[in-house]
Amino acid sequence: MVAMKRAVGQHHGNLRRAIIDAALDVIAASHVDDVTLRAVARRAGVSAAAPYHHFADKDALLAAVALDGFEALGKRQLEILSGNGDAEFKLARMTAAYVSFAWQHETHYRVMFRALLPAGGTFKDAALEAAARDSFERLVGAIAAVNPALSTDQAVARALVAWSLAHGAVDVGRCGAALSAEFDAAGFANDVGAAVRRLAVEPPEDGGQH
Amino acid sequence: MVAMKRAVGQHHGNLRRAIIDAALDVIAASHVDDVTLRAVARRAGVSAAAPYHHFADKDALLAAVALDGFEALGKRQLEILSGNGDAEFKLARMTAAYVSFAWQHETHYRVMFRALLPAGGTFKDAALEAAARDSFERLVGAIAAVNPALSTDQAVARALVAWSLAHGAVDVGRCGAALSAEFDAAGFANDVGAAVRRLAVEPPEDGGQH
DNA sequence: TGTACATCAGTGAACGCGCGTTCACTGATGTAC
DNA sequence: TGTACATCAGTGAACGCGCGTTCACTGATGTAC
Repeated sequence: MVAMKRAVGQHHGNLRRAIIDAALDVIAASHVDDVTLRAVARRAGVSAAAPYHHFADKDALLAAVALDGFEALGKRQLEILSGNGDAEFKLARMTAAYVSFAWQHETHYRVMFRALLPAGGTFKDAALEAAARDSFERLVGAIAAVNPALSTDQAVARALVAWSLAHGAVDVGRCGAALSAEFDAAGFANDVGAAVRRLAVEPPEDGGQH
Repeated sequence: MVAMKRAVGQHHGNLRRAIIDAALDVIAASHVDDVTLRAVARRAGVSAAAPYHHFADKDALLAAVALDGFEALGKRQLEILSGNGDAEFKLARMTAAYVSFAWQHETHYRVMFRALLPAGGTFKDAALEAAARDSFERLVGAIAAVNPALSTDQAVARALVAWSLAHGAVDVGRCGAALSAEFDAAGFANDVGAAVRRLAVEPPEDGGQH
């Protein structure tokens, strides 16, 4: 898919995209820290300097990779939301889609979170922040659809908890698999989905909409 | 606390411990990847080669740091479990202790998980694995105490979900703070605790103890 | 259609850097007699 | 108590490495006339 042959000096069709794809390849086979600009360039079959014509620096490349991930996840969410089924079914599918995305593209998922949470604690990439926010808003919407009695604040609060659950399940699932040979990943994913459902369904203490 | 003066060539009192403390200092001010052996040695006021008299290599040092974290967390858990209060109160305190440990010593916490989840997917350090397992078992016990109708398998399954929740809350809390200025960290932590409580309390579908 | 030229998207060599680790060493400490 | 000696826990210099990034360059492409 990557590293197509090319006469020296010839222009590349769409190197920007090819570099992101190469980064995904490198990432798929790596621990997060092993993702280096040079490894990505190597994988794309291009010199180490070439990426600088498309990205300001390594962080910008990783931000683009992260954005790519949020877009893929967002697309998946939109498919589910615009598909068939009632609100509870859609929430279940969204939860499952999130966890399985993170499990299947683990390093990519970690890059997404790392780009989202730089050292300072504030975002630097507006597009990335917007994509993350959109994704979160869709979760809030899915929960509100399941439980219309919730105020917006309540739906947001529950979405934060649901997000924590799904996010934490990525690492815990890996730990579970390592800690115990008979760890049941599918059962665990199911438990997570059920917990999110219960969380959403629970009536508000004050009846909501104050 | 670290880097005490010493005549050249003189023996250090307990450099092993001093190096771990220096690592914690470096870690407290760092992103996870910035933790280097050399920085730790520098911080301990010792040559870059000195740690090799106490740790096989960098990974072994980080494993020791991770173990230190699990032991601190375990001590906290035992204090709570042996203290006053009913089972629900103790579970609430354990959840709060976990989340606040992770928030207050964030990089340390990340080192713990990183050491626990090496690239391969299987643990390499037996002491570390044992400490992590003990910590998890205490959570299982706390949940079983809250809800005696649960079978062991059911308590384990719920503990995994509760662990995911607390673990995920670390990153999500940081994201929430970054995404929204009026993010209420204390309220969020409270929501997480309440969710864990509800998770534990929920009666088993089949009445448990089959 | 042909030619001149600006622009674009690559190359490859080089930079300085900090890293993990090794090594021969040295001085302080503990022990045997 | 003194002396000889093995061991221990440091030092500092050096190693090779791969990294991110810069730079002058070059050949292909697109455009004006």
